[in-house]
Amino acid sequence: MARKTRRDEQAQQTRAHILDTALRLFSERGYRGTSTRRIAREAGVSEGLIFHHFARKRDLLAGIGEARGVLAKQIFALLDTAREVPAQVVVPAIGSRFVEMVSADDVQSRLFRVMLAESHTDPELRGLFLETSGQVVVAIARYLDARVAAGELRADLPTTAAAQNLLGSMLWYFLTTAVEDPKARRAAVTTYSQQVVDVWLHGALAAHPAGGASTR
Amino acid sequence: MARKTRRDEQAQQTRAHILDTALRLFSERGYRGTSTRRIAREAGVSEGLIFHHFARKRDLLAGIGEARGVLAKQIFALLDTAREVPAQVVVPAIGSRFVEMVSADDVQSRLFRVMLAESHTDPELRGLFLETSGQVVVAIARYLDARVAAGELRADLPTTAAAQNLLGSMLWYFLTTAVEDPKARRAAVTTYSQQVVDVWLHGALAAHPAGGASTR
DNA sequence: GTCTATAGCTAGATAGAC
DNA sequence: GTCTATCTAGCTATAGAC
Repeated sequence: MARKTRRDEQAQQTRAHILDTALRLFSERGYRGTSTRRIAREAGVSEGLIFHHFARKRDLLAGIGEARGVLAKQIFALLDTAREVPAQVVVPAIGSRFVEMVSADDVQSRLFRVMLAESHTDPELRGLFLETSGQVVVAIARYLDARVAAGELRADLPTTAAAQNLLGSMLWYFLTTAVEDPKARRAAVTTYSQQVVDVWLHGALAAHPAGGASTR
Repeated sequence: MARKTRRDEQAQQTRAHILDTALRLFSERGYRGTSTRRIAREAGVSEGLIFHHFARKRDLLAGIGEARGVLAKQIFALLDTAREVPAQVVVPAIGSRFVEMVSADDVQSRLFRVMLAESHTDPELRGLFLETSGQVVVAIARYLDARVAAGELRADLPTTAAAQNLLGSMLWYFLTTAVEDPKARRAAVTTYSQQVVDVWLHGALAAHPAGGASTR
């Protein structure tokens, strides 16, 4: 087994390279719109090699599934270390973290794109998508619960809906913003994120004649 | 020309029926995942007839695009007649209207699904999607401006971001909720919509020691 | 582990009879 | 206007040499 190491390493690299290429093409042209022929050409390998590593085209998607949850894990990490930090600080951070990740030209953002696009027609991917997004919602809601308990957020805040509201806003931005140069994007993202969080934190109503905006 | 009428009518019906079938299949299996062969079979016509009415498969998408904007128009209508009505009434109505439309098993919801799924890989559809959603955002933001002027909403509300926040929340619900029986859905939709709007209107913060939640 | 060659099939699209 | 029959190209997947 010791003697196989070098060749195995090379093979592993090739396998990963095929997977990267496939993910990139899937995110650009969709799963069905990407032929194994094209993946082979752009990865610089033969088509036969792809089917050596992945018995069926579908397995290229499964390889993608393995990498999922990285997005979710980053948010989990952010929230776990921040349970004592005010929402006024953490919530904007979630916003920028999400948009950064999702607007970058990297594996995570491509993964997210593919899952969003293909989960409409692929039950398995849809399951992964729902599971992951559900976990993120729960994680954020639990953090909000902690901030309610700490007295920062109002006691009758519907925390799950509040979390969904935040994520939906970020999703909207992701879907309706073109992928342009990262520098110009950063400014726009920051403004948007701040404004959304502003609405989220303070609400839209003018000061009530009787009672604060937080009492219904 | 008078004598052709009956035959033309029939042809027009057939054409529409093909288009309906195509839209349904596209929404279920995606554009690339739907063969013209299958459309023909499910529509009960021959494949040749499809290509008689639509020279290329792509034209089926174009025909679908003609029907777009119905969703947007409903929101426009709702907003135009409601400029004097408080946001506390109109905003929940937008929410339920949107989710109703989008969760129904009809042309509009299927159209929305297809545009959402295919706009990732189809530049033309993406253009239509961005244009329509942009118009909806503007319409809502203009309504919010009117409510700010009326003194109901706070003067420093970032109205565009506030509109995007609302739509994003609805989109999130649409994406992460399965298409089940309409009756059970109605209750869930109502709750969700109310809670999201509650956060949107009143914000998340507890009452400030100094000043209401609406003054920053 | 990687390539070349190719099988077997299904896709979108066309031709011509009725 | 509609159908049947068919073309050609492209797809996924396999076989066998190296």
